[in-house]
Amino acid sequence: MQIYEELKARGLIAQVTDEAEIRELVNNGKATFYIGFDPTADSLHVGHFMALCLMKRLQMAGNRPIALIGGGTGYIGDPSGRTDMRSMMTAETIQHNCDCFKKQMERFIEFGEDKALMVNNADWLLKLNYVDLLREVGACFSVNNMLRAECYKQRMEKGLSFLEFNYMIMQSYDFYHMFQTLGCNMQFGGDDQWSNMLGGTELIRRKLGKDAYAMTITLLMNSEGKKMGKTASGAVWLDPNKTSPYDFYQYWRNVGDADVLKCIRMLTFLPLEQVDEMDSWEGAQLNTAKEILAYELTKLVHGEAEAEKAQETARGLFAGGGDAANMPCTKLSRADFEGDSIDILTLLVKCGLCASKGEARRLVQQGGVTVDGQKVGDIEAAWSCKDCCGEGKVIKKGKKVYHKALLEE
RNA sequence: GGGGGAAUUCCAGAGCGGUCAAAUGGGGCAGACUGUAAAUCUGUUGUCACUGACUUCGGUGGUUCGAAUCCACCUUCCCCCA
Repeated sequence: MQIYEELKARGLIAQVTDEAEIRELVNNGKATFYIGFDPTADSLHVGHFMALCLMKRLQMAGNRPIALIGGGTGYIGDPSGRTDMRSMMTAETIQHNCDCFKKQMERFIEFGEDKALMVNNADWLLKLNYVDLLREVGACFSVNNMLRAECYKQRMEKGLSFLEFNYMIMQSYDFYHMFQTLGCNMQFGGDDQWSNMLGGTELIRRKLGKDAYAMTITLLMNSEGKKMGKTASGAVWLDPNKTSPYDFYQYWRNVGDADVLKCIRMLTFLPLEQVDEMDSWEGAQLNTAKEILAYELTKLVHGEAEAEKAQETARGLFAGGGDAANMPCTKLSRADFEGDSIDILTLLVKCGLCASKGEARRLVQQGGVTVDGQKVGDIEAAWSCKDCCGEGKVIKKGKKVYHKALLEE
């Protein structure tokens, strides 16, 4: 099966400008394509991960990837799919984020001569002169068309500033620029980027009279139509300091039944035949599929050793008995103890399991806390220093959150 | 440039000068049921020394015994006209 067909079978392709032409280019390794990453945070997240995987797949098929970091577009902010304006980032923040991105990407994609390229659009965008730019490309954009673009729809109701309105022009300019300087003939991106990407192909056609192509990746949605890779407390990050490998593993281990296969297909590199076999699984058997998904992804992002650890920890905790060595752990100090003891409420707050004592109190009263396998229902419960030494205390909050508190002397 | 309206807790959105830590919905958290799933039902959801006290309703002042509620100014946003 060729690469284009595989991408299609995995459900990764959402929209394309010219299917026949793109298939031809991609399958024969003739595409030089770029994907843009906006440095809005200091770590990549799951959405970026899909894009990185796509780059990798295409690179393996002989195509040349360009990772474009939006150091320049970061000054403007993409309004697509947002209901409010982004807060403006300072130059330092943008630079810091770009650096972080670069480091993380290097783990997935091979950069170098005749391999993947990494460029930053700050290098050309920041040099642009307003009037020159208007004269150069301004005539190629129809405001009428832009206003119709899907990416501005939501914002048309709430209000869209001129600043953000220009995002599409900047992105189009990137494509135009790289088409000429790097021979970049294709752009990939999230499906929410479709109109921005069309802006680019359109600009190239008008200015240069040549064809360039665009293809979008299906956004990973769960069965409820929400973007995946988000939790209540924010995105699922690839940076182990922001989302630990264990939490990362657990996120995928807990996806809904309806979403497992889709995730495996889209995110992992498991051969399609193997995935197709899993298609017939149902009921509790899907738990195995979830384990595979979680393991595979953790392995891709954090490496095999971390994946093993996360899996063992999870199995140990949930199947009972097993070792608790790798669960998240908070180290206590003598100062945390009042006299010789620490009470349950303080302990929960110290471990970050509860935001306040009030919350901890409720949790305990509602029977949501277990320590060392014993349910704790008394808010007065307390332990001494000695209790917390050695193996420490294993606290279980609710059904799934395990945490260890340890006093080291 | 002119006119009008809005800002409330994680979000949306009620809120009569005292009975307002503030309706309702969503989300979150927990309990029951389960398969570490979904659905459902129940409880809970400002902080603390939790029968009590304290700090909140864009900001700053003011009126009042008493202000989320009234007044002034400021800030931000939206709408209409140009």
